[in-house]
Amino acid sequence: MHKKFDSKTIERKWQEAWSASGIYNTKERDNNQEKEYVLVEWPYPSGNLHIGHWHAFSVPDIYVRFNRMLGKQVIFPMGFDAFGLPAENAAIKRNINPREWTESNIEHMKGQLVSMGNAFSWDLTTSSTDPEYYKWTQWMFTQFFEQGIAYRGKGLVNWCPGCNTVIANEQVLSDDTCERCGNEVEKKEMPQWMLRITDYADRLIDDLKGLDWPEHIKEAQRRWIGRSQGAEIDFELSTGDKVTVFTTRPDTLYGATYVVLAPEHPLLQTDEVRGKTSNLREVDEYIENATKKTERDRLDDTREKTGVKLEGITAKNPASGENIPVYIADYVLASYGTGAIMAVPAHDERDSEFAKKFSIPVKQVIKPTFSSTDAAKSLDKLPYCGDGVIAHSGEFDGMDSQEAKRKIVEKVGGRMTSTYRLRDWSVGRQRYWGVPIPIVYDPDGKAHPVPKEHLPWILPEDVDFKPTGEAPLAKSEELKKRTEEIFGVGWTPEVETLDTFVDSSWYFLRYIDNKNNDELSCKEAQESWMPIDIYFGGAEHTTMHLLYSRFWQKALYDLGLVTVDEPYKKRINRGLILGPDGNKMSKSKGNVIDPDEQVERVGADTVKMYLAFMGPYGEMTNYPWDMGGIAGIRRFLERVNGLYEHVVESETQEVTEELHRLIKKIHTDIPEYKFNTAISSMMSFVNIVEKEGLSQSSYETFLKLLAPFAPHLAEELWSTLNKGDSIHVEKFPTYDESLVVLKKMTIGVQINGKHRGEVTVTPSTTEEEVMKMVYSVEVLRDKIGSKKPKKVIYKPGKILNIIVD
RNA sequence: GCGUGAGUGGCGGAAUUGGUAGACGCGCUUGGCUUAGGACCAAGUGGGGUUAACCCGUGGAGGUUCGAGUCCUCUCUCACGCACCA
Repeated sequence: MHKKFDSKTIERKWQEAWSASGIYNTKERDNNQEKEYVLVEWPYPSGNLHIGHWHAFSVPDIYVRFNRMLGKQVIFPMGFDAFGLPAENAAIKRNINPREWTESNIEHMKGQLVSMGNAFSWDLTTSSTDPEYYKWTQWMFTQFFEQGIAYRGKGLVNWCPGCNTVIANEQVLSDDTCERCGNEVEKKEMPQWMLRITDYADRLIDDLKGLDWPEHIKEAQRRWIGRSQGAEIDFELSTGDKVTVFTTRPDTLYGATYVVLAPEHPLLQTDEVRGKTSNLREVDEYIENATKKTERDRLDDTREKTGVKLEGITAKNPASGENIPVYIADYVLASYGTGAIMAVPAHDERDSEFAKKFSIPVKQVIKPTFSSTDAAKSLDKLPYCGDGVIAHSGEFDGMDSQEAKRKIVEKVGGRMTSTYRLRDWSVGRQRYWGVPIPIVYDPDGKAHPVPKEHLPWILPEDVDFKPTGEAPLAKSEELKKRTEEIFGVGWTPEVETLDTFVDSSWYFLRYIDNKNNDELSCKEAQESWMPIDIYFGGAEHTTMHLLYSRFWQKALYDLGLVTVDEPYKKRINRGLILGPDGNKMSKSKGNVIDPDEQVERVGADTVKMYLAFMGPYGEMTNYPWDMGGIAGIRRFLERVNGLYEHVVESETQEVTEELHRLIKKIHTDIPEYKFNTAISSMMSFVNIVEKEGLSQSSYETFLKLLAPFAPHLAEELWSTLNKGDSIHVEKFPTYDESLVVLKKMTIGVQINGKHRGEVTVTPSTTEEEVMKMVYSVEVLRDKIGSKKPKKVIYKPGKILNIIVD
């Protein structure tokens, strides 16, 4: 009977040893070695690690350890995204300071992270709440302010009544609820600190091309940014005013039979327009109703189109010269394009629907070009929204619609332009536990950045941070006093804090130079480590963190502060771990798996390998936790623990070859994040050698293969061999291709494409020899019959297919 | 509606990229064993079938091919993202 696999004892023992020797700390960058920057999303210190953190951190650790053993310099930093609402809410509940709550959580979670046994680069850690960290968050904000990238904007903002703060567009879900708390978001008119992410819209789309990201993430970002290429065209109103519309189809301009303004359009508030409008009351009523409606109601697509005509006012179609009616309707959005459209009912679904309801003339100006097959049946079916040939459009008749776009815009003096769905990023928060916006106002109310020598602009402590809707920092006497002392009497501080997505937009730059007092991250460090080679994370960040941080990096790049303009070369999104019942884990469902309990029961190596074994990492599938499944992994490790009992004097050639095939398999699987198949190959190998026996050197090789997957057990077994150093600084085994190639294989024999038997061959067996073997098998011979086969297909090592009549 | 991805045993998933479908693990069945455990060992486990032959089988229907889970066409279902964006 072999030694017991006491995971608890050996895991604690080796975690202490690794920490004491600092083997995972970062070495000076050596340019002779390939570098690899592996990033996982830094956790929010909520108090306890959950199983999702294990999935997020311990599975990538396999990748990290493997690449280190290959001889690459790999950094794998970990830190804390520690500002944010939960701390504030917890602190309110317990009547303590969010700082205390956060710090004690970090302390506890660091311990839990150590219990994973991951090869984290702990010397590169940081936390967003560390003043030495947020000093730089603030400094960058002041730089952006001076460049006009950060600005004080006005307008409609998303107000979350649950969080008592403004939130950004990206943080509002498609059902109009808050990403954080689920409350329905309201629209509010309020001045807001904004970041000009829209200036980067084109680059954020175009640079996706060069990124090795899953297509669905890139596509989601493209659609979120929502670039439409088209033109702005001016329409003159009978009042003499000018309305600029945006259209992607200027080729249909001759078919524009009316103009629509959004209810919020500023022209509707001008004296000229109001004076000439004969049904002003009706119009005002409509505007009032529309602005009262929630966004959700307005966008409900089952709703019928509504609108009202501006009686007494017409617009002149700049192409045809016709006078056409002007409507206001809420199917036109004030926030998109110019807030006004030219309506072409013949070639647009929505305009068609509206025109039908209000009996507006429809004028077809595009004739579809048909292939012979789909015939004339839909020739006159309108609206037709595709491209085609221009008609009823004066000199443009007969022209292809693509060509006509440019020409028509030119004729009417319009401008080719793009418009975007993306809005500027609203970053001011009326909450306490965040980075104070480093802005002060002079007695005239003008904003000034806090100069570098006063950074970090410390978050005051004398604050009652219970949410009232007013920014808590407004209540800080200390902050007021500080501002007046430094800047003069009458100066006042900004009292909002920054969105925590700002903190996480640059943490990867700080990791690599986390002790620098003079710069956010020096160029040498960046040249050594950036860009991030692989970023593992969750699906929820696609149009938030992943978009914001790309923007932030580009803005820094333009200021000459960073060396690359895209932070993440490759991105892998993992799936979700569900409860044993197949539902999302939640306290109310009582299906939460506590990782600490699992580690206590079966050990960290087992939990890690189980998570890696569930399926390919990077498929966004959700996996239910399976108690039996994790027991299977534990069983496997028990057998590995006793594997030395199967060491024999000399192993068979087959075992040697199997080992080399296993080595090759792991070399190909890990770089593709297919940890599941790498593990199953190790299991198959153990199944074989438990029967056949393996040599001492193969045993040692196997332990090295195991090391990235089960670091504690591998280290423990290695230590019994008295080799001196840690197994984790060993070189990863390499394979001999000549041993990998199968010397003998069983191939299928098909007759007329149907499987009829097998023969065992070598790669060099000739067709003649194979046929001889087939004929020597009675059943096969009978099946083929006496006639000569019509045709024989033989792919050496793969298949034999005999075609007979 | 638009976009992206995916459909393989009771379950998680494999499949040398066009060549014996179901590796590995879970679960289950039978037998053994006893440190009675979320244990271990052995054999079996896609469905049908007279248990032999054979037939059927990768959401469905066609097609290409000596050969299709894999390629093509149509179609259905599910997940995620966007959604009156002009």
